[in-house]
Amino acid sequence: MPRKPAAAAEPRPRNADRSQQAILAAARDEFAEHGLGGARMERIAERAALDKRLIYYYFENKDSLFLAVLEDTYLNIRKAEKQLRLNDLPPAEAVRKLTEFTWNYYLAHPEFLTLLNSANLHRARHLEGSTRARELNTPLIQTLGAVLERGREAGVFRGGIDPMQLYISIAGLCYFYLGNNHTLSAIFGRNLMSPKARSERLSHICDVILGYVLRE
Amino acid sequence: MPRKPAAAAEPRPRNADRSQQAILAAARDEFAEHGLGGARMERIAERAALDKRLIYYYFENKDSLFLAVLEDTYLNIRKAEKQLRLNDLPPAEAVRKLTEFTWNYYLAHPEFLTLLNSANLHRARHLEGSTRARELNTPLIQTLGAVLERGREAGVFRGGIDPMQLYISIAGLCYFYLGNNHTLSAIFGRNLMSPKARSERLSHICDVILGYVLRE
DNA sequence: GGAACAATTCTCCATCCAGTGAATTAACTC
DNA sequence: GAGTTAATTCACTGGATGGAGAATTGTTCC
Repeated sequence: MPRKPAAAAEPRPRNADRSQQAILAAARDEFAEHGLGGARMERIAERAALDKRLIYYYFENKDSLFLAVLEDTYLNIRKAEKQLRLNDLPPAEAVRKLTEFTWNYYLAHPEFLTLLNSANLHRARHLEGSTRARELNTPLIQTLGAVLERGREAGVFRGGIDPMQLYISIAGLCYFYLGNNHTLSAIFGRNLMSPKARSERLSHICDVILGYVLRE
Repeated sequence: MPRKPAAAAEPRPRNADRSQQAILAAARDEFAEHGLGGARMERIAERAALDKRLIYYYFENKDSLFLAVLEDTYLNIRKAEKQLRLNDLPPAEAVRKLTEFTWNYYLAHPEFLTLLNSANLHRARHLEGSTRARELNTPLIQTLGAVLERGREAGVFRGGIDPMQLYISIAGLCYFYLGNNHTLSAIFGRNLMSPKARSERLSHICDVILGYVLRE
């Protein structure tokens, strides 16, 4: 005779934090897969294995939930970037490391790319009120700026490089290839995601970026 | 007394071609503005000033309509690219011209960027059946390949450059900045679309690309 | 001027979907 | 262990939304 009352639906213990995190993760996946317009609140509930009503209990509505997902997404990538400790590396190695990190991060987190797209489709209106997004991102540019300055002083980097421009270029070179790989593969009739193709692309990107920053 | 029978709703003459084009243009705008999931068939009809039923008459359903829009979009950009006549220019000028063209085209046709995003969100499934998309795009890579070859022979370009990689890099450097400008502006707290910012970006991109292809 | 066909409009629907009111139950407090 | 609060579930709705049947009207061809 089982001591547990009934074989049916053992209720999980209540846990607000756990539920909120589950919703956030489920929403991230759903938004990444279908975009803001194509995402369905009901599917998010299913993914989280929670009642739909809970989403509205913790997050006001679809838009607020989307903003929460965006902020969480930025938080994660910047947290990872911080661990690179670029300031402890020689300048050229720091730039290469940031480039490789960006590539690998996008590769491991394709949801980052589609979420960024969705946010921009809606003209980043979700981020307008969020000072948090800006605060999260300035440290990165400052760190990169310091790296460039060190490189210039050491005579290995050219001068006058805007760290923001450089970062946007690094991100763009990775992002376009990885984020549009389906279209590009179809258009050019090549599989761009094979291991060989990916490693060729990464080395091309490093050539372009380092070729630019290094003094000739 | 007006000779025209009634002041009300003078019906436009029937014209299948005109209607199809109107639908296509309206759909392009709607998809670009709201994505595939967020687009509304009724709004497309309104934009085209035609009855919604006509959309289903000429295009089977939402997905087919989206494919038609995509193909039309590629057709347009490749048509414009052809007019560059890159083969008639010295190699370095040709690369610069292609870069500037790409930048200006994205700037003038923001819908191109969001449509590309939408297509990729759906893993380019709309393009899978379309051999047309591939046919449209190979000539460009061939032309660029010829330019690179000419440059190498003349001793001004480095060797071993994959024209597809280069094209993806040119497009990526433009695309990321322009397509994500809302997010980037919010994140970095700068207006990236001011005339000054835009011209700085273009010249940065040209520096990066030409710095890469030119032999040192 | 009328048949035949193509283009257009009108009307409708079954389903989906974001969001809500209210009841219920677990956890915590004293 | 009663009472309070917070977490969860259930049942529901009003308005949209993709799509289609069938009628209507303009155009073309003889």
